[in-house]
Amino acid sequence: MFLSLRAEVEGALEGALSTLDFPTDDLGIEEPPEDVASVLASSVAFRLAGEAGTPPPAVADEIAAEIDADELTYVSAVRTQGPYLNFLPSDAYRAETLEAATADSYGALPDREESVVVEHTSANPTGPVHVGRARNPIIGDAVANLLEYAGYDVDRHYYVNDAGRQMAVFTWAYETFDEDDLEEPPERDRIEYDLVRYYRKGNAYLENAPEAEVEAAEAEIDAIMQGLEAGDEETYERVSEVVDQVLGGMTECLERLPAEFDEFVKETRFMRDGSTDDVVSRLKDLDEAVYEDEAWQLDLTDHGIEKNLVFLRSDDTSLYPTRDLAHHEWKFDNYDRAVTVLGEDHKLQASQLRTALELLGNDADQLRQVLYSYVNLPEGKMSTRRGTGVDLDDLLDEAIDRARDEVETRLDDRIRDDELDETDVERIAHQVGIGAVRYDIVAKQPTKAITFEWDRALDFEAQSAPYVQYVHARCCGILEAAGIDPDDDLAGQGLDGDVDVDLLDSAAERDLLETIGRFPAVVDEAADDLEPHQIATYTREFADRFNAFYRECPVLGDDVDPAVRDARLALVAASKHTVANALSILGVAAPRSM
RNA sequence: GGGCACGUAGCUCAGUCCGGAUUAGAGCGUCGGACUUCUAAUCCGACGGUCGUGGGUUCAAAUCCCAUCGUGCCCGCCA
Repeated sequence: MFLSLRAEVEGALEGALSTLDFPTDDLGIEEPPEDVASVLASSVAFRLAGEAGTPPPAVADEIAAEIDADELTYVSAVRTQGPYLNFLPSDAYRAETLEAATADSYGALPDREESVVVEHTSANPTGPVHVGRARNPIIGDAVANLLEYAGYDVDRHYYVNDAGRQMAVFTWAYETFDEDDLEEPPERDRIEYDLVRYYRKGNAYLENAPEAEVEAAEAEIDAIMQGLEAGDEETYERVSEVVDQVLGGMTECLERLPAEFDEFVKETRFMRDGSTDDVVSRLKDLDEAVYEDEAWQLDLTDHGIEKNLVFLRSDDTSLYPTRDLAHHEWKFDNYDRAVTVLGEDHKLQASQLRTALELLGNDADQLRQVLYSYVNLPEGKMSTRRGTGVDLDDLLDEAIDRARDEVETRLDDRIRDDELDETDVERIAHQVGIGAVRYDIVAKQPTKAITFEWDRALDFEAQSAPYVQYVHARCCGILEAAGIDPDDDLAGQGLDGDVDVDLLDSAAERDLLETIGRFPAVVDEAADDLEPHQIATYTREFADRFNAFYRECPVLGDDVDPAVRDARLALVAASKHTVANALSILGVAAPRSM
């Protein structure tokens, strides 16, 4: 409804301006501050004042007089306040908002018939997922959810780097060393914790072993690289044995978030199907191609990139960026748009990829790259190879443990008599613990650096998931008390918004309804910007509004008029859908009770 | 050294892309209040800010431009 209202306001304003012979290129439409009764406003009078030769407030009056609110559906009146034009919502706007929000899919935008592939995480299958990388699946999953809500047909991909030197080293180490050679037992009983020890052992060996032995090892590693490049089936099988096992373990870890994928796309796929070779030969034909130091490179200085992009080594093997070009052309063939979530340390590579794609004749506008900065420890970077860092599994375990403690202490000193059993406590501990971790990460602008600290990451107060989750639980509590099953379709249980919105006339009710009304527009804009943190900001504002309503407007009290009760119940249903769907975009669970 | 990002209350952050409502918003922390009433993981109040710094553009700058300082990331025939 908000989107329709905005369209209507734009139309009316544009009409009035052209009647008055004012330019219509900038309508100055904005959202007014909280204490103003309108839903939309315009500051256009400021800019027109010079041209009109009258002060801004007079121009505003002139424009307002030109708009006939009776002809508008969603606007009841246009009022000026100094230089500002305020558009007040009509009952029709409020009624339609309420009705729309009683659908459990509220906030989901119409199908755009456009496909988009969201690639995220894509961590090298070298070992356990650590917290330094955890921002990627959390942001990536939220971006994918957001685009789905915004009406795109979304596929989620994990690009598996199974052809790089790292995997050749890993494969060699896995085949060379035995359990006896390894010093530490696995930190956790899962396959990637077991196998990463070979990877670490191999890297340590390459750093410390006598020169002759290192050379012999390097020869074996090179042989693996060459085998992959040649598409040799046996080599591929050997590497796959390591890759598939480690990736399997990492996938289990990511499922805890939960972050799930439609497809794991292996790098070797683009070597085996010949598309990397094809890319190489097309790159060689470019004007930017140079052959320097026995390697083929792209000189991108004319495109604002100082560093050459090497796409073929002197030993004729391809590099990660070369294969990634083939990978992206494959994405462009299969999807309308592509979004990649990657760490800011890949920024240079990202711009090289984009430029090279253009040079190869692709439309790089199809690709958008979301960059986030890494999560570091107070003492420095996390590294799988060196074994420094906090494992995501440990963070999630700790989060759940702390949440469980929290539930139990609250259980002791709470006044209401709940019937929370063991299963509920465990469910809440998971929802709150994991929700808090996700929310903490997804609510911040990705470009901001984060230093990981346990207490900060696991703070359940602050502006955190539980605060918003609690609102959802409160909605469910009211619905349940009214004899409605919150887990079932609410509209089907009589809450279809067919009530008298006039009865929702307190400031708290109007504010809440208007906030609910903005949700689809927030989804729309956040999706355009690929910024899920906008949804998190919205959930907080929504929760504030709901709590004000909760405080001031009893729904089920004995002295509440039945018609008011019905209207407020519909508002609660609308609130429930809004907060549940917003949380679902963020990938945070919406607890029925807590 | 060069490129890019970030710098808003003691702390963690919205707002910056797209400049506007004479008092720049939250939360945490501190202090003081509210549970016989639909869940107090909530709410209300107080205290707290030269929006890194200096210039500029504009009727209007946290927001745009220039400079400068601080922090992070990148500058591999690694990924």
